[in-house]
Amino acid sequence: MQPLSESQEDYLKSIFQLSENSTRLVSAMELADRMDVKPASVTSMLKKLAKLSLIDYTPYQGVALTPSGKLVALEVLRHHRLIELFLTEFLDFGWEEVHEQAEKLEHVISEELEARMAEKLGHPTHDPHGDPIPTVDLELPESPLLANLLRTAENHTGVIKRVTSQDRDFLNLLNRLELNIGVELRVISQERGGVRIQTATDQFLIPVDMASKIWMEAE
Amino acid sequence: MQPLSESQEDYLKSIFQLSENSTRLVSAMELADRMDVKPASVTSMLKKLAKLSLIDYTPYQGVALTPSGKLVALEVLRHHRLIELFLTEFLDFGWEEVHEQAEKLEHVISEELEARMAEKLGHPTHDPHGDPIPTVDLELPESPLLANLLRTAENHTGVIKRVTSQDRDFLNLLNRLELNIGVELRVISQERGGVRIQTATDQFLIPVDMASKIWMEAE
DNA sequence: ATAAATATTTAGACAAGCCTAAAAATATGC
DNA sequence: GCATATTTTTAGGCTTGTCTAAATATTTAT
Ligand SMILES: [Mn+2]
Ligand SMILES: [Mn+2]
Ligand SMILES: [Mn+2]
Ligand SMILES: [Mn+2]
Repeated sequence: MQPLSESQEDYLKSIFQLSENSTRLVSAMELADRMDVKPASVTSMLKKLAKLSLIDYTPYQGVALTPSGKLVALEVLRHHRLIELFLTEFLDFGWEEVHEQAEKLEHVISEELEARMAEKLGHPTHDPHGDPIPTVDLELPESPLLANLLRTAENHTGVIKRVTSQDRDFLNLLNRLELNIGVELRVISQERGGVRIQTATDQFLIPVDMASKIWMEAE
Repeated sequence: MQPLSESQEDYLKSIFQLSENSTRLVSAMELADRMDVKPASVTSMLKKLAKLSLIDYTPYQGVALTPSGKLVALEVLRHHRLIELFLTEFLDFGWEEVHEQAEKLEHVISEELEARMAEKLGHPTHDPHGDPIPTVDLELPESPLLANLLRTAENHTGVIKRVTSQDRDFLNLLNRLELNIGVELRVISQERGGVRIQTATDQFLIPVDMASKIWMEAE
């Protein structure tokens, strides 16, 4: 199997992530949005990836990864998340800074460098955002079931386990609020405007669209 | 100034390195050889770089970097050498392994990552091969004058300061002979076939083409 | 069920960076 | 100094990944 281009790797990764929590096909529009290209460009790339047997592509219907396409996606994702964690652990970057850098590095690190980073990090299972890091055999590690902050019961106390956003501004905002992975909080009330929480030091009303990105260990 | 492509950066770096120890122009053939492309491809890239004022290009004569072209070359070289050193110092790679990886990483690290690596490494001046690392202001650091092993006087004792080759097999051979940067040796005799040397544990005759890559502090 | 809106594909174009083959310029050897 | 060899450039082509505009398919709403 010949090496794939960075662009091809990114398409496969996006397809994986867009279909990760469902069985449905991924549409051309979704991909165009996520990859920031025009739909016509998506169509032409999908044809190429289908010819390489990396995706199953039904025109006008959508696309799904084949097993080998999924392996490529998981490999890139492993690179991405190991790099993010390495940058935070060993080079003092914040979780809000690492995504962009990892987006480029993920395509150019050797398997040997991947292995050395994994080793130095102690073969970690989750990245700085709580995203699971695929294992060396390209399986997603078991993660405890998580519940969205929006669906966390009133009066329940729990710990932030994952934040599903790479937006710098949003993550920076969480930094200022001291709402990071591992932080304990109690849900005071679920309200129409969001979730009112109690942290060690403060009370906030987290707006719905912010809360929807925050995940707690399920009760 | 728009961002340059990886290929453009590599051309500028090669031009810099081919003219580093002389004032002469760099020829298209030299570049084609070093970049592993055909001469026709070089010509077309030289036209582009000239239009960007990164090189002075005289058709049929050769090429030289402009001041801004030189800055780009030094920036890439700084990335390359910091990465090589980082990989050896923090990820246990050997000096024979790092060039290839750095060749790709040099184009995708951010200025922030460059700065963090430099800091963790203590703002180093030389890479694992003894090559000088351009400073953050893109000047080559002062290096003590070096003398090639072929021109080191008989009976002189000195320390290996630089090895000007990135060839894996050659560097591996030096590993086995325990001829690394910092190793002390004494020149027993300069012979037609090479240089006979005495290390802490052994005597060797280093063949001419090997010796020509090894540099000692000048007497 | 049909019209309108939306999504997708096709067609044709373009920039980058490479190639081969041929033409032109330069360098070398006698 | 001239013929030959070498180097360099030009001309034309190819692939990758993108774009716009137009055609077509699908979905949605009445
Ligand atoms: Mn990427
Ligand atoms: Mn992440
Ligand atoms: Mn390079
Ligand atoms: Mn080096």
